Amino acid sequence: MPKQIDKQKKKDRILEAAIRVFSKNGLKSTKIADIAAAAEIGKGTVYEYFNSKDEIFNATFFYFMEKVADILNQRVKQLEDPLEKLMAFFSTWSNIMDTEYLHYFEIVLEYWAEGIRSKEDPQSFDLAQLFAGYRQTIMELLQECIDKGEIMAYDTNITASILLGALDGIFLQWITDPSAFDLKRANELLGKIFIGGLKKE
Amino acid sequence: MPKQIDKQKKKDRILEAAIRVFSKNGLKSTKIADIAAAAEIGKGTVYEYFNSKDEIFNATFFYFMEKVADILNQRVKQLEDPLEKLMAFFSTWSNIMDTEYLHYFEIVLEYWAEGIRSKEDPQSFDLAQLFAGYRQTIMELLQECIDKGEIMAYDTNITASILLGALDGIFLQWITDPSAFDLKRANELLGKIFIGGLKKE
Amino acid sequence: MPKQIDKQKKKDRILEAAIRVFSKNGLKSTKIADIAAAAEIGKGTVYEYFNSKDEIFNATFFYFMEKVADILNQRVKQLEDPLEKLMAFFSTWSNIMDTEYLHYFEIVLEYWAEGIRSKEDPQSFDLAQLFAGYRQTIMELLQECIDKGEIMAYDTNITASILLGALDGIFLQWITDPSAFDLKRANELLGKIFIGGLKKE
Amino acid sequence: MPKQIDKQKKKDRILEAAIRVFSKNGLKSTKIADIAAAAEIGKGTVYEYFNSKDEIFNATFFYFMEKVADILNQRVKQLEDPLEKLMAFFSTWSNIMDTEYLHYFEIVLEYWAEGIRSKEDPQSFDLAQLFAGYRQTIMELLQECIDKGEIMAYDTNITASILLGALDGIFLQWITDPSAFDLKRANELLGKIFIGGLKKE
DNA sequence: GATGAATGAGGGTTCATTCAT
DNA sequence: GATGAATGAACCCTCATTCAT
Repeated sequence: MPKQIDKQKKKDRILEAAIRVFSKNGLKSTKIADIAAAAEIGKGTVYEYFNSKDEIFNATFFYFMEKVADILNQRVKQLEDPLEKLMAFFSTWSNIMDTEYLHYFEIVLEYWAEGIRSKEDPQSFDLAQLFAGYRQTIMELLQECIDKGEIMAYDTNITASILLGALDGIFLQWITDPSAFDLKRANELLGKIFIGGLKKE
Repeated sequence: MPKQIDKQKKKDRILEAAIRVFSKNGLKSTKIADIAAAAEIGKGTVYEYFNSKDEIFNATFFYFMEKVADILNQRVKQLEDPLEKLMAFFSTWSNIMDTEYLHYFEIVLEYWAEGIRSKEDPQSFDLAQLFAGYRQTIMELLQECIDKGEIMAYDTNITASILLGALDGIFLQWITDPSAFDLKRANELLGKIFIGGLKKE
Repeated sequence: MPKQIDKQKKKDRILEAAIRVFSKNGLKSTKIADIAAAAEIGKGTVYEYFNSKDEIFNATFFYFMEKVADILNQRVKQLEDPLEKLMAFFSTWSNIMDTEYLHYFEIVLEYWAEGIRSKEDPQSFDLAQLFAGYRQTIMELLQECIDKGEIMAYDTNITASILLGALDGIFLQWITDPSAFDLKRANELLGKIFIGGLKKE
Repeated sequence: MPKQIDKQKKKDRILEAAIRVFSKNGLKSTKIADIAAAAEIGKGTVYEYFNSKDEIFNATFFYFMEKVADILNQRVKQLEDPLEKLMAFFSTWSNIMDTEYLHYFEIVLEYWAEGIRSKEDPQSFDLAQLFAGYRQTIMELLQECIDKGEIMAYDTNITASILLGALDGIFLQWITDPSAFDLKRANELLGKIFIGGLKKE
């Protein structure tokens, strides 16, 4: 009777340790030994659960994005009105920042940079598809609003791109210097101005 | 001082080569040998002009940003009306994409990622300050518009953050998949909706 | 002592699995995990029966050589005439190739190489002694033939060395490319030419 | 003006060091650091001349075989009579053993073992082709002897295989225990018996 | 006894940096 | 000043071996 281990749980534990270390030191400077130490396991054990450093890096991305998607879905599903949903999408974004995950976001740029470089690599996460998914969600909400006659009928794909881009861009800017402006207020104002600009007069 | 000028020229040549190689392969995968080869000089010669790989990376950032700032200033200075200037700021951004520098932008994220990580490192470029500079420019334009009574008097710092963030975010999103949407149209619509939302009714 | 017998059976099972895997992948590339998998037991169980990978490798050698010796002895013992015995020694060698053991022979070189390197290591198999044994057997047969006046009285040690060497060498050459020549015919012709050369005119 | 280096000479120097170390410790136990130390250069320098440990191992094989072929050709070319050439082929083999290269032969088995395993690997040396070349040379000599009516017209391919196999096999046997028999005398007797067996009565 | 999860020493390889020419 | 050969620190990954269950 060998030791019984919840492989998935341990994998997640390693991933959480990896996210922590990647956030702090970046992809390049992070050593497998660091991740192992953070997960309080031996260096070799990491390789029982992952095949390479790159695989770990990619896995942290998915692990992290899933957490974010869960939070977003949970909030948005509770609402009925598409415009409210849209607004919730904005506000939840900044709410996530208040959680324990805040400092994990410091690796997002690294994902992004890596993702752009390895567009063709099927092994790596597909940033294009990730954005496309978010755009799709936003587009559908926009279309509902348009159908209800609540906002102007601009090209929903472009409009969604702008909204998503703004959310990301503001956040990234804020991360470089959290004291520069208040993120929550920025996102609220973004909603106000943007929805204001979209609304029919 | 002709020697001095020659030195600077060669330094720039190395930087341009470095930007090219960094854009293509990323910071981690770029070897000093690659930069030397791209600059058509010997590997050792690189070290006559720079002290380390990191120093080169930082230098490319400043070199690149200066080019961008030059183009932006040139366009904006030609205009008088603050609202027009604001719009020009938007459109020029996408115009830069049409230049030869387009594919250089693929390292911007690498700068960003590196910059976030090394906030305290005085050696590296100060992203926070860079954004602060842009925000300042935009804030001043916004204030002028407000003073003229053309737009609503929202907090100019927050508003500038949103504008700058949107520009960056839309661009970064577009870079992951240029076929997803038309960047120029997105920036134009951003201006339309945003300025529309800012304008007094 | 039924336990004892079971232990031996399991040990043999591991050895047969090990021979199979060593033959296929070589000493270096063979992992303990591979042997365990081939023997359909757990990795740790291997260590219940052997102390180290090297011990397994050495044991396979003896296990294998015993099988070969059994076959050789069985054949040779049935005959009376020393010259016939000598010929049988030749032909049996190639007959073994027709058995299931054929592809196991691909590790013989590995044994050989390892054996040469670890001449002094008392732990490892003693190739010198193995050859000496075979030489002794052949020498005795040769001496009988000489005594009977059937062949010339050359130095029996040297002659035995030549015969044994020829058998091995032809086989090894054949193993590198079984399509190069017919092993059975080569061994038959070896007997014909060699015995022909030994016979008194 | 950079350092001027005879790359080929240095490559050969590394190869000679590698042969020395491989001979002593075998493929597996030899560390790149050992080769570097034996060549009196830094570990990294080895990689300026070779891409991997395997490449070095393969290269030593070719380097070594070329040396052997040179010596063989030199001797055989001086003679006219095919039967004498054949005999020279035998004796030269053992003469090579008297040279400084003797102990290098201890890796030959390793080559052999590796070569059998990697039959399909186009990167590695083709043992089958090596043997085929030697067989071809011997076959031609045999055919000349047959044409001259000096020996019996046995299948020359098989006969050549036997001769080559015998040479190799005797040598390998001897290497495991040089005190077991006198290699030179064995080879001479091989010639005597074998040619005796081939000769027409 | 059987197992396989955990381990860490060990070694191949990379590449920024140095320095003799 | 320019060069590129030389270097070795650093790090990823492998896998024989251990040991708790």
